[in-house]
Amino acid sequence: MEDVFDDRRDDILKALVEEHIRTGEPVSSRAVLDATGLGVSGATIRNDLAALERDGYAVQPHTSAGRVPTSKAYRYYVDHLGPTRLRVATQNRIAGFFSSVQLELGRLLKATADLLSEMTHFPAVAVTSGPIGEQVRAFNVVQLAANTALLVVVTNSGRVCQELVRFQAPVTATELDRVEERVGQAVVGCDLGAEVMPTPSDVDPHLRPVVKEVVEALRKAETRSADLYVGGTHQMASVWDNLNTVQRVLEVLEGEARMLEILARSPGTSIQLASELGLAEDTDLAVVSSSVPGSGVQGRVGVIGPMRMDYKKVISTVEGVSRELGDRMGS
Amino acid sequence: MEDVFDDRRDDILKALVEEHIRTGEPVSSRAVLDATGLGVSGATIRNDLAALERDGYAVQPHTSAGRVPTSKAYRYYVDHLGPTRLRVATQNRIAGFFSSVQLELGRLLKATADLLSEMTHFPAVAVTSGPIGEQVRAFNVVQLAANTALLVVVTNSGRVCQELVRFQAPVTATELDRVEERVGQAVVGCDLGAEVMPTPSDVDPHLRPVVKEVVEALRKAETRSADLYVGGTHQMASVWDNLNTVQRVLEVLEGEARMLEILARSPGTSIQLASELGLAEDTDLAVVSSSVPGSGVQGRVGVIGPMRMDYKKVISTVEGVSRELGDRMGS
DNA sequence: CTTATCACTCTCCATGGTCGAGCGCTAACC
DNA sequence: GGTTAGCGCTCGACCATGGAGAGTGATAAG
Repeated sequence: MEDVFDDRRDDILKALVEEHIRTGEPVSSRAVLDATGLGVSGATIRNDLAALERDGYAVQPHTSAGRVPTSKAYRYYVDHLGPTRLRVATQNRIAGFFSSVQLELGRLLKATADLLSEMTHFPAVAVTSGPIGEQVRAFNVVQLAANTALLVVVTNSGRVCQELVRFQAPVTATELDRVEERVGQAVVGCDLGAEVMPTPSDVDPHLRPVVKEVVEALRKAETRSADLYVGGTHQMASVWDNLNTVQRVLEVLEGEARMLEILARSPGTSIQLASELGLAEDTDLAVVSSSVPGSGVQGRVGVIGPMRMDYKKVISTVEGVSRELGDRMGS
Repeated sequence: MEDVFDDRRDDILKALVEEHIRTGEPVSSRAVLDATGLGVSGATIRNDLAALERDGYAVQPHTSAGRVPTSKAYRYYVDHLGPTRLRVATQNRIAGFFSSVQLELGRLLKATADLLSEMTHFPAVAVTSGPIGEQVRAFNVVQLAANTALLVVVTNSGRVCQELVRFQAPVTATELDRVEERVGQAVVGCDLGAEVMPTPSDVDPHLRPVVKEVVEALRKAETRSADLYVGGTHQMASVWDNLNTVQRVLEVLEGEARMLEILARSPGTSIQLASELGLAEDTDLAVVSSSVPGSGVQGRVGVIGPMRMDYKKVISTVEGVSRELGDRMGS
């Protein structure tokens, strides 16, 4: 599967991708020549390009047009990117943002997505993921009506989970208070997602169903404990010139489950291309995301842009924002 | 300002708008003739159309093309719409949705926006607005770090407000508990937005600054207590055929403040056109929204679509969803 | 394996001509 | 006065044509 390249092939592939990123046009042998500074003739380049095409790294829109790199070429390119460095000015801007912003988790992540979007000019996302490693800090049951209540759980990272509980039979305020206290004792301080007391024995028998319903709701709240924040969607109109692609991107961003799955991948920084996300091969889309380091919440931030983006810049920005966000949340 | 029309002018204007809604093309005198069933000749229609153009109700893309209605024409048209009636099947679908859905306020509104979007095929929004008429049901201060805490307020309608508090000096857990209890006593059961106790006299003097900071945060939480939920943005790609318009719509949807302002208008149902929202006159955009009736939260739901939409259908759907949502929240 | 050369292919764009839709105008009509 | 019939005019949509330019692939020689 893995094709082996000599140095020149490698240079040419790199130039092909970079020129295409720069211009958006099919890349001619001449352009590759100028970009690489290779001391060979156009014909040689053309031979190599033809070989690359045979191997699936490039296509021609038509005979006698230049080459356009395929996803495979982009994949190779990003896999062989050198290390990236964040420009100091950019770094400062990010640090400035996080030192001045004063928001609770949800709004902080939304603001982070907005920042990332503004800096990269692509739509951006931020998520908190999974209940791993979080502890319950506060637990409340708030009665809304005779037979409905709202469960509110706050974790040590500042995440607030809500869940509606509907009781089979009406419950009085005092009864509910007792249930709240009893369940609260059991869960506050514990890990989120830990097994909650199986049998509440020391409670009025006729309140047992209520406790059970509350505990069930709590478990439900825990399982769906991942929030997605999206920012800068309006950037799309200048990023893609094609309504179909815009629609696909909007669908991805709106499909919360799908987006969370995309972002649930490996720790560290990852680059995923449309074809690797189960999208149509020809969808011009790449997701660059990075996990937020640090003790607390498992989170991830990223951007969603076209395949032809300035990866070095974007990667360093995403990682920079991610790092600073981690520092911020750790404090 | 208000032009006076005889019956025929009125019919023609109505036909002009409806034909344009139907086809999206400039409307010819012939098309008006067929649509109205008026027993007059084309020349007469043309005279009237020319008059309408003079009065600013229509424009020609070029000499010898049909007429396209202007915003002014649409405004006139929607102001003179007859009463709308919801189809029974649609009504049932809405009722079915609300009787089966089991979510807390935030997710309920998100789901409502999604429903509305799916039914109308336009992007949809739902908001809770202002603190008017809401009472505080629960009040919590959750410590996140030595000098930071999270304020969580739950209202009787099930809305959860959060606000981060950063203290000047570190605070111990027991101290914070006392502050929580003290402030809680003062605000639970009171109207949200009511003046909160000006001077806490019966509290340790060295805790006073902490109380003050908590109260300040509480007030801040109250003032920004309006949440915006958006659904079905991916519909945009099939609604508008123009990236610029899509971008403008995305900007409107993302500009939370702007969107809330748009939706903060008069009670009942309203239709607002781009030109009336401070957007470029030529932006093809209309917002149909309706306030959620009922005792509880002041809310509003709506859709954002092109000017040429089937207003009767959309209005009845928006109102239907709004009504059912009101019923649901009232219970 | 690399290079120079050349014919070939394909897109892009400007040109020009035809067609038809749909208007405005004018003069006649009720 | 409002309404009508008729006619000429205008303009965009569509299509075929052809030339220019870009860039390739192939071939044959170094």
